[in-house]
Amino acid sequence: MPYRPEHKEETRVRIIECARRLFNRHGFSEVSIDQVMAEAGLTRGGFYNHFRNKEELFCEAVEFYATCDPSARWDGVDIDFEGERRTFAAQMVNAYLSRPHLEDLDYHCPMVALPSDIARAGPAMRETYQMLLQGMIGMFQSGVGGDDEAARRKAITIATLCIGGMVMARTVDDAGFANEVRETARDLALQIGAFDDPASSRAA
Amino acid sequence: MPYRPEHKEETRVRIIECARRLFNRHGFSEVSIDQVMAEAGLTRGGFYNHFRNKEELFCEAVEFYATCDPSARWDGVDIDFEGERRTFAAQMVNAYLSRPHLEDLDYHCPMVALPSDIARAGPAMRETYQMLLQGMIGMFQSGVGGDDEAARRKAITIATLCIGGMVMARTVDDAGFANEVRETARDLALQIGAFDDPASSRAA
DNA sequence: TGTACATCAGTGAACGCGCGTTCACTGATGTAC
DNA sequence: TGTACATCAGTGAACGCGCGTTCACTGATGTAC
Repeated sequence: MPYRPEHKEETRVRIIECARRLFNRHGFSEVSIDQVMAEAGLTRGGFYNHFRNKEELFCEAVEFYATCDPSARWDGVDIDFEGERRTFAAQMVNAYLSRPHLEDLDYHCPMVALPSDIARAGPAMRETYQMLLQGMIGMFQSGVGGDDEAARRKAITIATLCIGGMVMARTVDDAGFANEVRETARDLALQIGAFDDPASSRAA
Repeated sequence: MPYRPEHKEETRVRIIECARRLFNRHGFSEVSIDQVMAEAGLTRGGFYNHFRNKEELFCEAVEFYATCDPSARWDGVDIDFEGERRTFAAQMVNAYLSRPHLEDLDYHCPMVALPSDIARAGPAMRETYQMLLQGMIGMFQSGVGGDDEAARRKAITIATLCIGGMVMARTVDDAGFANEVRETARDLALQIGAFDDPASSRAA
């Protein structure tokens, strides 16, 4: 048996991580398999030992984002993973709509970095994306508290403000305008979640 | 003088309109100059009589969207262009977050169809986009009424919900989920605008 | 411990193809006479 | 009214290039003896 059993899997993961970063920054069509493999310290030929085609890699790359250690993302943002759900959800809103997240092109959430690329991708990608999105909404809902319709609507609204605010802010050159959009979205998302004031539960 | 003076301009506009539709549906990188020219009933060689390069065409195409007759867009949506500003803004929210707009891939707002393509484009594109976005926010602000900070924040929030809701809905395969997101965003946007109830002006 | 071997992760040349762009040309057009 | 002409919008072959993908191979590796 040549190579350790884990060897191939480690290479595969390294390729996916490189692909994730390059796709995030430049988009699906703009990144070539050659570039990804070179970034991973490999040559193009080996690619098809690991993946059926480029789209499969794209799918794996987006899926991989969810498995990344979130404490490593958005450098400088404090998140207390041990805190209660409400606190955690509030911190996630703050982190998502933070300036570090806006500026860290390598670690943008895929929904922010790749919305139109994902919309044009195949069914496998759409399914992965939908899973990510439902996970995000579920997390906000557990932060809002409650499993009724109203809580779900609040969670959806918070997710919409997070994604919409970041998508808009990222596309704009004027840093002041970008901050205005980002902070407006953040403030309303926090207000709707009533994360600041546990007693209140109006809005949305 | 060969050809009528308007002849070239008409051809140029025809190319831009074809490009706008193809880009909207498939994205910047996925559409070739050959395809655009063929769609306009021309051959590739003539392209550079009209545009410096592909990116200039992309820019013109996005800009062109703003000049399209909005009453022709989102077929089946009623908009009263003669109504007062508040009514108009409310109708725009309804139209933007409507099912016809979600399903009409040819006439998606570019912010919905091309967010990541625009984010990766050059400065000229970013400027055009920013103009579109400020126009949208300004329209909502005049609908909300008031030129103070609070009115602007409301308008930004409404735009964020419009764009975020549509970007999310478009990326998802499950039609029920897409509608849930779209309608949740729409209801809150209308509520924040207080378009339903002119007396009220809370929220946001 | 040392060696011969089977495995298969990784190599790199090659494939056909379509891309953005250039350019010498062609031929439909409105004008001048 | 008819014809010769200058213009320039549009043509299509050609350019170099990089793409996704294939495939015969190579050589580093862990194992068997």
